[in-house]
Amino acid sequence: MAGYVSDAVIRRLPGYYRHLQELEREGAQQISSQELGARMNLTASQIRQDINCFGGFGRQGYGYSVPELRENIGRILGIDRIHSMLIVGAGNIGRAIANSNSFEASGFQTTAIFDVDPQKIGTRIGDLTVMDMADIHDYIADNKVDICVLAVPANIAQAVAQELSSYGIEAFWNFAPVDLKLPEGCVLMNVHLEEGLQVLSYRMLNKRPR
Amino acid sequence: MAGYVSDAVIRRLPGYYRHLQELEREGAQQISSQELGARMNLTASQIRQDINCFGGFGRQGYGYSVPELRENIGRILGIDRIHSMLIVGAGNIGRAIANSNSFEASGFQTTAIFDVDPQKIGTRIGDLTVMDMADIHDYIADNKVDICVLAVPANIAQAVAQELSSYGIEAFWNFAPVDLKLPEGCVLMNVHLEEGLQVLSYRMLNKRPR
DNA sequence: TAGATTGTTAATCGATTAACAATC
DNA sequence: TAGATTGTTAATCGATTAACAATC
Repeated sequence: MAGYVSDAVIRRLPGYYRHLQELEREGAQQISSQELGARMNLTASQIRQDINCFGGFGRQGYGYSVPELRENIGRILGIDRIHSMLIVGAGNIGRAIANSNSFEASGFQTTAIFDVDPQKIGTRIGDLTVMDMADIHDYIADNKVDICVLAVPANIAQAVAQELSSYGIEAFWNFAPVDLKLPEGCVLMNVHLEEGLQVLSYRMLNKRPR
Repeated sequence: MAGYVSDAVIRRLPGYYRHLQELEREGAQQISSQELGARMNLTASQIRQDINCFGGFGRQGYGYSVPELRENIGRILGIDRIHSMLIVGAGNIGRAIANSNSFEASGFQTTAIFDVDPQKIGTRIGDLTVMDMADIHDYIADNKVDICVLAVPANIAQAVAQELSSYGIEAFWNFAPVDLKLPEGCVLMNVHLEEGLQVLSYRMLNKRPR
């Protein structure tokens, strides 16, 4: 079934997943595109179109099975498995992610954290010890690493990404405010926090008077 | 000039701003839509369309003045002023933002941080002291607060947002994985970190083989 | 069966790209 | 002036919405 699916659709999948999870917790067995749309502020039509990019998960006259649809979307997203993450940079963001257990809870496990700062190397963050960036090549050679989290200063992010991809890393979760150039075959998700704040600032300035 | 401008355009503005800042640092005086496009992976046409939503900042035959365009976009975004931020929740994310100086550097100053946990209240984070959530109403009454950062658990985020908006807060930077319902006149920027990670997972699974 | 709701095609809407006249 | 590049209109492309036949 699923050929090419547009990015717009993919970016909505986690929202579906989250709402279906909530519904499941509430004990809902079944939901129609109508109801789900009302809940998520989407049209029923869009929901049916989105879901049908991946096949017919619904039943006419009934709607969708909540647990079944949740599971299917989870599988489509690839979050039905464990991903191991290595964090580069033990600054504010790196520490926050390492300490958080919400990613862990959804299968994204932080397995190591690296830094160049001798002051930080050897210190504990949760149940990890900050490792020396000089040892990262060996670490990657010896351990399964699915995703590298780039939590380093902007001016070195490109160089770090390049180094890591030369060690075979192919997925990056980038928090540095730069547009990385990565080799063919790599995948990237940017989290440009400052940019979100700037868009928020625009909205504050341009909201229509109530 | 600027009537309604689509969200797609607004979300590109911070990228323009960042690249123009870099160009300014590199000493560039002038840039054409062609060159900027090559740098940002956008078409020259799109850049000209975007910029012209806000008026003619360029000169035919020359291009755009780098400092002038940067300044104009900054003004459009409303980042030519100081915004004061209050953080609710002194967990991993709250602390990371409070400690970070990168937001500070671009005019988003954290002026207070609140929590309900007696263990956290009174502790220091950077040069702030964690305050008691019970005192937040008084604090907001006495101090200018432009933006509230919601760094609280998902299950209480809606209630906290509601409380804060009843105190007059109108802008929220939300890190909780929920879709907040806010009163008319409020503006919101979500940072759903887990969702980004899930999209990354999808991309890992579906990248075409090289 | 009748009612409900999907899957899917067609229509609409909006965003991006192309083209080119205006002009620095 | 000639060359370059914008501002802006028109064409294209893609995404969302509407409609409805299929079917549970």
